Amino acid sequence: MPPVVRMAPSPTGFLHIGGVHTALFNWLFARHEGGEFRLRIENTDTSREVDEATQHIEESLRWLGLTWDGPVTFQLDRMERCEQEARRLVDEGKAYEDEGAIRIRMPDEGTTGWDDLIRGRVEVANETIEDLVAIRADGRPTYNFASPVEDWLDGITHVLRGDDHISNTPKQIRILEAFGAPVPQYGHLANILGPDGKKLSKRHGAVGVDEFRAEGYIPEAIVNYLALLGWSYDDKTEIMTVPELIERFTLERVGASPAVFDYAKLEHFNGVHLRMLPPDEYAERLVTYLREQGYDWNEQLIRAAVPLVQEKISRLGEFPQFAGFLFRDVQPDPALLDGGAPMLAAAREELERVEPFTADRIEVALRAAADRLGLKPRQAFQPIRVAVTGSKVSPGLFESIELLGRETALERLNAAAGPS
RNA sequence: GGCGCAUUCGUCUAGUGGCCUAGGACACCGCCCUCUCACGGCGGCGGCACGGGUUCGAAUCCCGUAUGCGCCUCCA
Repeated sequence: MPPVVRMAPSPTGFLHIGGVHTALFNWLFARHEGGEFRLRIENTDTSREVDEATQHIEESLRWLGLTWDGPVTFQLDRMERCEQEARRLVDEGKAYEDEGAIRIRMPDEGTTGWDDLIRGRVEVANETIEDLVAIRADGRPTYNFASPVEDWLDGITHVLRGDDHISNTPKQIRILEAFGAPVPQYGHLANILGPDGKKLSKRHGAVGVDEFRAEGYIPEAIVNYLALLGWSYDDKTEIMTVPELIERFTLERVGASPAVFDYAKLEHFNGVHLRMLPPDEYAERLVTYLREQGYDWNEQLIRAAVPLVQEKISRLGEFPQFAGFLFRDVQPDPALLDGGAPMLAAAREELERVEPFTADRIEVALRAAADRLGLKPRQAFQPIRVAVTGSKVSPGLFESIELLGRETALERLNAAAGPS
């Protein structure tokens, strides 16, 4: 029987990277097993802007490629059903009214346990579990009641969630048993921590999917990196495509200890996946990204710049800084041009007559000029780079000059040499 | 405080009693490549939390201690 799993976020706002991690493990499991991955919004707290947040969450999941099966369901829509079920338990003597609320009776002796998919056997003494409120005095179900009711209604077979839910599990198992409903298998994933060992949060830096997107991370890299937090394929393989992850993901290889989120490693993965993209696909992503970020730069030029940057940057967000000189004027720091005047003059002469104006011809011409001046390439090209790109760091010089065009390149060389 | 979970290089991890003089990756350092940056290549630094057992043999099994985290809400 194919498994049915779910992601059940509460619509408080943006999608947290920790939530993505949990969602991803559910999704990979479902896809690997040929099962279903459901999206359920736990919106019992009606006071917040549920609609907007829900759309936001859906949008983030879609962007990441974590597609869900069937319609999105809402806890709110099941309030009545929850109350009905609670009443039924009252009638059966398994629950009772208490100051307007309904409480479920929990056994006082013995233990409640389950074989955790990730941690093995977990047992909890029943005396430590108190009768829990199922329906609040105002009629709304509590999370610990609504959640198992919905798991039951949705036919959830495997519950993979954060380990902060471990102490909820015995309660939920008892509720399901009271209904006579099937009890799903539970697996508790370790949380993702910040560098200080505390649960990853805002103060550690970016945590929202939006933020990673805005910085120019791509879904493939985020998914690949996150998959490796608490799961591994073997002792060597790290870089994997989504299809490979789906094929290889198994619960047996999921670990139980918490992992610290390492931004540096994510960035490395992002660079690798960016370099793996076919150039035209890279161009699509880059153009889309720059549009999202509000740049109105010429699309043809952006596409033409792809070969110059794909090997060089590890986040799309580096593009404006790295290749912005192609789209806007530059203001070189005069100090960086110091001593470069002879080479600048020589470069100007060469670039005036190079034909055709292509990177390889430009390179030949400039190297010859450097040679005549007795300059090493390193010394010769740096002032030109600064004059033309405005920076000490840039894409390949000759390719950059070609893209810039003869006219602009000469203007910049003139401007750099001019005043002095 | 009670209950629960966790514990291999700075970080992510491989490892399920001998294959481990503990492997890989990121980060860091050095060298090479090189028009800068990056990529790539080579090398280096660096770890089984501690203490008891069990065993011919333990990173691997058991017990204890320590540390960290989580829950103990009519929050989710």
